[in-house]
Amino acid sequence: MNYWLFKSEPDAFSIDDLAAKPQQTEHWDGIRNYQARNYLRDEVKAGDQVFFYHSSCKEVGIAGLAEIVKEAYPDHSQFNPESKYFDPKASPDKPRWVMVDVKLKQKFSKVLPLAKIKAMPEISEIGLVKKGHRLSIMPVSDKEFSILLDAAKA
DNA sequence: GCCAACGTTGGC
DNA sequence: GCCAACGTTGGC
Repeated sequence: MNYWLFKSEPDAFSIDDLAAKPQQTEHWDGIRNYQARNYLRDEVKAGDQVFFYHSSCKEVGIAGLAEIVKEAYPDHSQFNPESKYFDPKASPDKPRWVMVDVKLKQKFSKVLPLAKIKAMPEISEIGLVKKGHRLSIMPVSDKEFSILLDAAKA
């Protein structure tokens, strides 16, 4: 099993929005970065655990835990000219972008703040706190996952 | 709103 | 294929 961290701007889609969905499940669309796309397409598997991270907001940090319930399939927003994620170079027989479905497992009672994560010496190597941390989907190691989960529940 | 750090685009 | 210009991300 793999572990991941997915970023979302809560103004656009927050953990509460996910909680409000039927089955607390939603497709994670709009990924338009090739490296993130490759993770989604090749490595994100059903059952993988996902930290739901809130970015660009008042309380930046990890807000909860979700699980992959459906592996990569074409992101329909790339075909929709009305969508801001429309990609004129993509077509249904040659989709360029994929998405997965995630189901909420747990909303943490408090957001685990980025500042706290940065202050944890065991976590200093996580992609999130290193340079070039702009990927919206990034892998988390087993060790990082358990440390962060403990910290979030504490 | 600022700005640094990236990724992408497009001319050559 | 290089690289400058441009757009975006995201913490503060």
